[in-house]
Amino acid sequence: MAAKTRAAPVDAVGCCSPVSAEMLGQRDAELLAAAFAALADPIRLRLLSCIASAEGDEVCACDLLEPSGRSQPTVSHHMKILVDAGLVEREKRGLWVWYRVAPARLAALRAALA
Amino acid sequence: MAAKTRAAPVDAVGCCSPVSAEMLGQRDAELLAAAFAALADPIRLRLLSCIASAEGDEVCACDLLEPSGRSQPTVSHHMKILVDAGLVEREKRGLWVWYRVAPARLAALRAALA
DNA sequence: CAACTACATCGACATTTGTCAATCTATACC
DNA sequence: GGTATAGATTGACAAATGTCGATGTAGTTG
Repeated sequence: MAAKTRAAPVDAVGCCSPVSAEMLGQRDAELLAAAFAALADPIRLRLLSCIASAEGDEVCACDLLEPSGRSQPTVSHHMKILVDAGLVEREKRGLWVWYRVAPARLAALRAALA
Repeated sequence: MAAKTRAAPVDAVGCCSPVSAEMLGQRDAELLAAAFAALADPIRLRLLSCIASAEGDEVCACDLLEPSGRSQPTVSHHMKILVDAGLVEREKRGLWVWYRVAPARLAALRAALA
């Protein structure tokens, strides 16, 4: 700690108040960052909003293609990212795949922004 | 809208319930995504947490170097991203730069996750 | 079993991102 | 003015990301 250079000759207002010991841990920061990264894409946000506002609280994957304006592989890729981030739940029923938002995960992210 | 293929011959459970008309707009999605992208990096999250937990609610840039473990240009780069995203406010006082979190912006992001 | 359908995975590519060394700019001290 | 310091900007580069066409896989229908 004391290794701080502090060579500044300026006595104006003074800098470098002791930095708080409370900082997000490395591991926690990585987990949080991964979650926010999943939200850091306009397409994924629109997909998420599409699911969140669906009646019955779930949406079939096929219904996500047209509104997103992206190819099927691209949408599948984005959905995988959302699912891996824990923001969306995936359930295969017969030939189709249905998605639901995971409210607990969203709440956790909200809490992290407090 | 009616252009939906709907060629599925399967009568099982039926897919493709009408997708809700309420979806995040393109422009809004881009703005939100940009904000989340600013949070999608462990270093930036730690910098933010460092500032948020500082006594006096502000931190000098020089105090962010050591805890972040990154070079001065890199920290400057990350802080610019946080400032541009509106998450942090920047104020130059004399030779130093002080940062404060912008609570309103954080609250707006929290609201977007509701 | 054969044909079909919904979705996932792969391969390739252009774009974006995080990083640092070197340099520049602005402010403060003498 | 000359020198020193805090922070920003530039240039370069490796790594990660978004995208699509082609192909693979699991389930359904006949």
